[in-house]
Amino acid sequence: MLELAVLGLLKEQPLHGYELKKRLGDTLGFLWGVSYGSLYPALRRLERSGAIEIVEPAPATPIPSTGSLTGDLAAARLRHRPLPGRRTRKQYRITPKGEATFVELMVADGGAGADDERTFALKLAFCRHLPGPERLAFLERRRIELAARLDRAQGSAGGRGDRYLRSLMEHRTKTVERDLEWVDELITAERAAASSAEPEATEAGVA
Amino acid sequence: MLELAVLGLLKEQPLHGYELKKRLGDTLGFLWGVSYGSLYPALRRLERSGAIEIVEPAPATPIPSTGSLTGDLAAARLRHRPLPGRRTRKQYRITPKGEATFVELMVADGGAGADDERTFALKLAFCRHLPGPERLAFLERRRIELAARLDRAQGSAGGRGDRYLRSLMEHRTKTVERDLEWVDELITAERAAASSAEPEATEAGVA
DNA sequence: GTCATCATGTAAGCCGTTACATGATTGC
DNA sequence: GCAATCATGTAACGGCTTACATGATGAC
Repeated sequence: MLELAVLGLLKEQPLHGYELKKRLGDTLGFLWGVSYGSLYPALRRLERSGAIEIVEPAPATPIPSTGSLTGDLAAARLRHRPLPGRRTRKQYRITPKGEATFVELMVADGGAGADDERTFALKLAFCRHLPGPERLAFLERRRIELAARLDRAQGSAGGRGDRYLRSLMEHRTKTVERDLEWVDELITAERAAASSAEPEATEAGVA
Repeated sequence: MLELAVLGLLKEQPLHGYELKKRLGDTLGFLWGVSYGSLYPALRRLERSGAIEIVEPAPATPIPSTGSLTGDLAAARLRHRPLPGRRTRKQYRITPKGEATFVELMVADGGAGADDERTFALKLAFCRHLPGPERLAFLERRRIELAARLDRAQGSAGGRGDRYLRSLMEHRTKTVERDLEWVDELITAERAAASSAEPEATEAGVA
């Protein structure tokens, strides 16, 4: 999960851990607050597995642009430091392998119902990086999961329990219904977009 | 959390681990699936801390009723076994200390926003065991928490992010608004019940 | 006597947390 | 030089999961 978020953010531009944490709490903060204690180990894991790599601060050569405006600025601020001894910032960049890992994590089903709300929200926040058909499939999996949940909820809808429990169950059922409607809207929009655009235009149009 | 659920169920009647797990997945299943690997250690912890105790199957004396119909039945099924050697079922009962722990856990705030949805749902499912004023206070704390969350959500409502992220934020805001309305209804009902009944009638009316 | 189910438990691991320790840069 | 803040990391722990191991009971 954390790794998915990291890869998703690094897809947009190279970043170092501290900045990564800020973004996580900033743009995704309403659904996630990560701590350093999990972020840095996660970065190490990702680096060891080859999904991300450290951006060398261009030792002596002129300036090989990273293609990223803010990335270049950060590198410029960093450049005057001659010896990146031990404790300096480490800029990370996603590798091709990391791109593959990202898609894997996005598509991974995680078994039946194992996907919690947060996972779905996170995936949705990054699903623009998914090819059109996979994106649609992702939304449809969610639809199925929600429909199943609604079924179960309505099945056990009988007035069991006291009024608090009943109110809770009723409210949750309504919430699932609304989630389902929402996903349906997303799916409809997705289908409309898919049919109005050339198939290969989906990813290029965003990046 | 798990401990709260266990204590809440044991308040109604003595149960053994296996049965406890069934109930957890049965009446509370739509919000929780516990595994033995966490349930049994939790029972041990609760027993060691004195919050629950094992119901002895009445070694030789006639039959001291536990006051619980199903509890007595279970004890009767168990009675013909002469030597409760090592591997038999252990019926647990909540102690006065456990009752206190239960209220503590129910009232515990857990800091700012730390209360996740599940925790609230679980507490609500058991809040009938809370004295009236504490129950109202519990709902009002939830109200405040939701209002704060709504404020934050509306504050960062600007069109940041792509359309998926925006749709997600919008949907979450709506969900929080509905949760807030729901809690308001619960609070209203609570106040009405409190003013129409004698103060000391709240707990007795349910048990 | 053997199979299904009831029943209790342990071990390892996952995925996160908090608290702590430390180093580097910048502004004054 | 000193404080604020940027930046990276480790250690210990929390609470849960899965997988595994085992024992007891009842039905046939």
